Amino acid sequence: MTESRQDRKERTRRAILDTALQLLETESLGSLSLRQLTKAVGIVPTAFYRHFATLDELGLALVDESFATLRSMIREVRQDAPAPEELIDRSVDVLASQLTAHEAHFRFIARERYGGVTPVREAIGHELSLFERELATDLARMPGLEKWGGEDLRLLAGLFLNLMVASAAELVGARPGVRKSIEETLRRQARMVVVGVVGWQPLG
Amino acid sequence: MTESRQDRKERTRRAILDTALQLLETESLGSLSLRQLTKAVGIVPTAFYRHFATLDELGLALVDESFATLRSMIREVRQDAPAPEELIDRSVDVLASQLTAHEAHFRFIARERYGGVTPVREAIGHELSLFERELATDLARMPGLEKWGGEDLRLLAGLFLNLMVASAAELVGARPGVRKSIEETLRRQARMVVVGVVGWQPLG
DNA sequence: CCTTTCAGTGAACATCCGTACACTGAAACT
DNA sequence: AGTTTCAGTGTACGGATGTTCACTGAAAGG
Repeated sequence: MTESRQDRKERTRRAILDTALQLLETESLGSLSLRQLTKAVGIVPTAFYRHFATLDELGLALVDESFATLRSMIREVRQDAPAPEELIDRSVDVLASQLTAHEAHFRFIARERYGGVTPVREAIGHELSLFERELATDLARMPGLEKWGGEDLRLLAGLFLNLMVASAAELVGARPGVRKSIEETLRRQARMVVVGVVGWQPLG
Repeated sequence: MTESRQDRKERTRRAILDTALQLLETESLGSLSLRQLTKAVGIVPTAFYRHFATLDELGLALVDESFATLRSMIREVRQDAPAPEELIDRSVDVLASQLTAHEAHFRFIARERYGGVTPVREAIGHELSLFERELATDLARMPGLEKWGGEDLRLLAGLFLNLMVASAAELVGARPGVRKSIEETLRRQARMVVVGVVGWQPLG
């Protein structure tokens, strides 16, 4: 019934993270102020320091959280191991559903990836390159790619990752109505990467 | 010898734009303050209003300027009409040199494309979609693509544009030493888009 | 030559900012 | 039961913020 002290602390911490994500819908981390944030959370400004030493540290915590979402996404694709020919469709479906469920995380990554807060920008860059490597090892198991070198796999993973991040950023900013067409564009672009310009059948 | 009144005004306006671009190296538009900017320019805060009604308007002027740079870039590629097989290398060379000359413009586009200032973000999105269409009509003239439909051309243009913007953003944040390798990655990824995963020769 | 225009000035304002400090009160520990 | 820990409070500060207003002085125009 009663709430333990660390439970309560954790709850406040979550409230700070969630409120920040909510405020970052309309602004960027660099322009977020401590007072504005704590007022929205419902605590006094100084209480913030019980949880984070600085706003940058809050940003880094949000990076961790956001990439946890991203990783759970590929895990979901990986676990029901779709056949190669439906892998693209399956991946896009998962992306779309995860994006709806965790829109704020995707927006955060897109907005701060090249944003004005250096440590956060660098942390996102680092996480993305880890993610790219992870994706590359997944791709290495695909039929037809077994004898590709690490370098080539990295190129391809980068290509797909770029496509994914760009589309996610697009989806995040789009009205729900046009989402389907952005999804469709992503699907077809991914297929174009697979068969190449030279193998593409126009009027598809 | 003497300076006309509008010359002087134009000079101050340029100083504001240039100083803003310089300050935006370390922060984003949303966190740029009027007083900080005008102090760096060397004018009094209120003098800013003689040139722009608001900071957002300054941002929109920077969007215009930055895309003028981008357009001059494809114009440069277009005018010496390289052969199809060397088009990728030529384009990457131009991108690299333009990026060195106008680093601040590329950084601005990358940083504010999904940044926290709505009107600027939307203006960049609009300009990018115009740019994509422009690129698509260029591609339509390429051998092998003559009978592609507008939709397919748009897909391909989007693919290349994404690749270009992502690489530019990467290059802008990179130490000069690693630039060459980012360029090389871009070259090879662009080639991979052309021949496709299925046509790619690994160990290349 | 006299008047108008207008880019830039300088003071004043109310408001927000981050942070320091001493505090409270209840949970946790002994 | 008594003591310690510590998440959250409340006040107070010096400084930065955007915007207002009346101003200056030199270029432009008559």
